[in-house]
Amino acid sequence: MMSSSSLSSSLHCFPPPSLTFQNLKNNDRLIHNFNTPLELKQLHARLIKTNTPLSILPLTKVAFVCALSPSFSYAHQIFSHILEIPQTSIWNSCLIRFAEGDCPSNALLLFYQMRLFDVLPDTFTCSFVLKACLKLSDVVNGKIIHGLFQKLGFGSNLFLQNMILNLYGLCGEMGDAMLLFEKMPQRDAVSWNIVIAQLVKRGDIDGAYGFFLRMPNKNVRSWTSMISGFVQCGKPKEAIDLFMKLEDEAVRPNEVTVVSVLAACADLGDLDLGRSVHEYSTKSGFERNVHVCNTLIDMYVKCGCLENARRVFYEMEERTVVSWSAMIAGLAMHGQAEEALCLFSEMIKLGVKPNGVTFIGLLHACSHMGLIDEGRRFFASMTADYGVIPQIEHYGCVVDLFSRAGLLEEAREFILSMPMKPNGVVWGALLGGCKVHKNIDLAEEAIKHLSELDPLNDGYYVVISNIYAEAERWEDAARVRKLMKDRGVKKTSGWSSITVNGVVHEFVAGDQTHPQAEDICKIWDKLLVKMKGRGYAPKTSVVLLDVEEKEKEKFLYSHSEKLAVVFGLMTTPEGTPIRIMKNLRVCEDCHAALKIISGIVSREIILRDRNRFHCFRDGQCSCRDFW
DNA sequence: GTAGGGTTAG
Repeated sequence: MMSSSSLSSSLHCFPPPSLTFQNLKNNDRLIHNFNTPLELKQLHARLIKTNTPLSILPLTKVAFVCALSPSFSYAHQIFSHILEIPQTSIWNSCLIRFAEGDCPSNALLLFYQMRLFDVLPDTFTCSFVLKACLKLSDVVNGKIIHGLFQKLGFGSNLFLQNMILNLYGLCGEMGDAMLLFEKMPQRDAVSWNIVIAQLVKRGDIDGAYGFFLRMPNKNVRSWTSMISGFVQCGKPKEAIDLFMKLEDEAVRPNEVTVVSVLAACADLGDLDLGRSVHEYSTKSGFERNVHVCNTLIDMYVKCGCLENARRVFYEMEERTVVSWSAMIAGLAMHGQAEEALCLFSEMIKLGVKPNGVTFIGLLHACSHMGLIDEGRRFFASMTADYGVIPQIEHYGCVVDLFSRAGLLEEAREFILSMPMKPNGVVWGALLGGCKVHKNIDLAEEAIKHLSELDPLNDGYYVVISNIYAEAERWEDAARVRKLMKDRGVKKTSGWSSITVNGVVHEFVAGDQTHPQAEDICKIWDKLLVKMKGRGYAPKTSVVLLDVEEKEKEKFLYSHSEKLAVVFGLMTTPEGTPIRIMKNLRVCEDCHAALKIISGIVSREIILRDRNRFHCFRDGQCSCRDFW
């Protein structure tokens, strides 16, 4: 091989003695040895002197080197000497390079050069320029290209119409997009899929579904767009229903479909479906796909199977920052802070660059386990060592970290020092800490901000009214409840669910509507005797009503998570874990009760609440009572 | 040589 220094020295002894056509052809590097128009001109001169045909020049590179300079005309001349046909294709290959590169506007510049020199655009030219417009969200130039290709006679080219359709949609010109779609003489699956995806992006899930239903020949992308659309719009149940309908079609789910439906399983905690989609993925060879594995990790994490999530993670052939972040966040959610921190060190050792999401997982890990100093260090180091600028979510995590640990004043100072306006999540984190650590004054300060920032969120009113009730300030509690009523804010009622043999059973507090309600009651009574024998004392202070003790106990015993657990004990095989989901945070009394129950029945009880997982085993909880 | 769907947080 010729080193660059020997190459340049051979250029200095000009003309090289053996620069013949044959030698040039054999010496590919020499022919490529130009990076500026000037160097090209020198090479050109040599070719003429040695009587070598210009056609051996790498034409695409010639175009690229001259594309955006006054030398355009020079390259243009070279091509005219070589080619009898139009030189469009050479410039096209240049265009796509620009369009796909870091500076797509260069494609536009080149395109206007081409127009200036009367190089005739073909459909590929237009599509590459449109690609650049798409990357730049440049609908103005897009419209110019649209007009141009219509003039050039490509107006009915489906490919180009689809690109324009996508561009209009992406730039928010939905009116133009729909007009174009309606006027299109023919449409293919791509046209329909573009409209569906655009409507999904705008949050118009019903509109998207309307198009989906009208669409004649749906392909796997149509189904996948719709399924992922439902997931993105917070309708995982609809996503799963649609996935089930896919079974009757002659369309096979692919990796992307699997990712979308697994995300829905994660949201719903649907472990059964998640497992069977995993099996399908294994059979189909999808486990080589890093997206699929990342979503499998998340699915298993959110379905309470940390062990399976770990297995997927460790068996992955390659991992991205998303895989690491998903696993770290998962460990945090399950209270395995030490392991999460270890994983982070390992990730850094392997040279994977953490992103903002990685740090959210880490900060969660710290705040769920009260690791205050570690949390502080991570927050400082994310900018200092990794160049990740903290977003409001990170500030929220730190406020949560301080507040849970009882450092309420420090949390407040931290909020006041934030470089951006604190949002509801931030003040809400402080409020949560005030409830645990019984600080009414700070809670009142937090609620003042919250009633402005997030006036329709029922959770905050409930917390402050509970804080008052716990302090037996019944009048204040009542005042908050009235405020809620005046503002039309409804309290979200708590529910817990358990899946048995594929059927989801949902319970709300005091629920007597379940067909087996009577049996549940009987079993609970028996269990209660054993629980009291092991020191369970109903924590009636959790009941925030001004009623008799006995009444309070009755309320406690009918909490939805207790009903769900008892139902699980009745209907699932001995020794198997019981998995419960709750829409709100677990109450203190239920937490104490489930710990004791797990010891009595020797069963693992895995509870996913709004915030995190609690895994009860042998009378203990994985959260170590810090939550 | 060209167009449409995907993952971690919240």
